[in-house]
Amino acid sequence: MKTNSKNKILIVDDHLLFSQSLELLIKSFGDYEVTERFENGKVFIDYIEENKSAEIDLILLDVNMPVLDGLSTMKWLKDYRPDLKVIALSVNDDEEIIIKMITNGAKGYLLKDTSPEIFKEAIECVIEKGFYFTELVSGMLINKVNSSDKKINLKEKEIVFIKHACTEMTYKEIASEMCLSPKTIDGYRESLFDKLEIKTRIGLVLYAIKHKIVFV
Amino acid sequence: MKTNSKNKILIVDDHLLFSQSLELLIKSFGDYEVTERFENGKVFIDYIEENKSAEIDLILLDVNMPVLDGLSTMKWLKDYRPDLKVIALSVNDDEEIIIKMITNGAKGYLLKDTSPEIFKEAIECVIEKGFYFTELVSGMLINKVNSSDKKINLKEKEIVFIKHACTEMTYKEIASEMCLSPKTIDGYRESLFDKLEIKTRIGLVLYAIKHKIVFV
DNA sequence: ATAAAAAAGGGGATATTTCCCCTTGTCACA
DNA sequence: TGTGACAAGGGGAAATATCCCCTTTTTTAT
Repeated sequence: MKTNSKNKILIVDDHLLFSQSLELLIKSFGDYEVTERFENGKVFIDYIEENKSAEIDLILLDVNMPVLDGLSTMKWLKDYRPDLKVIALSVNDDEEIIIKMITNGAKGYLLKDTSPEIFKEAIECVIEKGFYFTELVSGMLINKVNSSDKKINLKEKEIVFIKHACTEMTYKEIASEMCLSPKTIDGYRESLFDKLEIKTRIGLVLYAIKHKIVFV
Repeated sequence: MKTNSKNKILIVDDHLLFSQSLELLIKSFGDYEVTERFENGKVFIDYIEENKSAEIDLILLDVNMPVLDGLSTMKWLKDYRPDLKVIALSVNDDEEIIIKMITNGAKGYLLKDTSPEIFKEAIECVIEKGFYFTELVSGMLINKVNSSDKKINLKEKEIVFIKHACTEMTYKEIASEMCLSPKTIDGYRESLFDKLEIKTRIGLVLYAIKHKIVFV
């Protein structure tokens, strides 16, 4: 017989301490084994591509990782391996990212302060029923479908501009930094003020920080 | 015999999944046992106060926790139980907080993405030699002693002004809000730009957020 | 194929921010 | 009793930011 009866779980998490100890916890549940661990989305995807027929019952995917983050990895899986089941793990309960992970195919979303009991339940549930959502997440999903989500989608150049606007540079300096005319920058600014319903550069800075476009 | 020979470790971390699995990892090292786990500084301190003679060889203290955070807990330990050895654990490498944890008595500071090997080494080192610092942390310490940390102390009115400056109000509006002449506000602004070594209101906003004068 | 957006840029005006140098009164303190 | 620090306020100018209305070119969608 080629395979044993234990469910095969993969962990993708850059926190080595966490992923290694999580493996021990999972092993202690009895019915599961951790067959591989990866420290970011990149090396995980490399593995998936080179082992197309590997048996995988569940993937535990950290959201915050260097190199290739959880969301990007999730998007890749959605395109190339929608058959794989993923539970997203994260320390934060940012609605934006939770919704995105789920709309990109995550079957569950757990905060890292989840109790081991709930964690075990979630693993069992996803492997058996195909999904597991906590009240927190369900609440968000309901919220989302009920709210006219005029979602702001910022283009790459706008993001770059915003990052620069969150410094002490003048618009003229930003323009030369981005190799654009000051007037173009002025256009970006006006369009953003409009989109984000703000009136000043200060408002833009506050928005950027609140929405984690820039970090302080 | 009342005690066994294993080193007794306490874990203080709100991420149950992390702390429970960390316990398994520590157990796997062989020479250690985790005698208690706490989900925040408050319940940890309650325990310490009620069990003054408990044998404790090492405390693993998470920095980011609800109710009572790692730094506050560290300060309490400094005052009441400086004999206890602590390794701070955190996901971020913010210099500010690292320095504060160490100046308040932490014997080590590990990022949560530390490898289990280094982690084991750190535990052994702190219990035996009394301290363990990674290169990252040593670098910061050296940095700190070499830089004259002129600490800024802000007056109440300045704080109020800063809070207002972190909104979309103009200085004129701020002045009327604070019942002061716009020229006085201009004076506050200039004096702050000077003190904080910034050149624009954007810089002031970034400073305010970084130093938690305003929250986003 | 063509109309509608979007991206890049411009003119010109007004409001706000930033800067430098100044006056007046108050309060501590040596 | 003077002196120096400091809070409050001012004049005036230059630099920036904000606003509104415009053209050209490229993309996108139907």
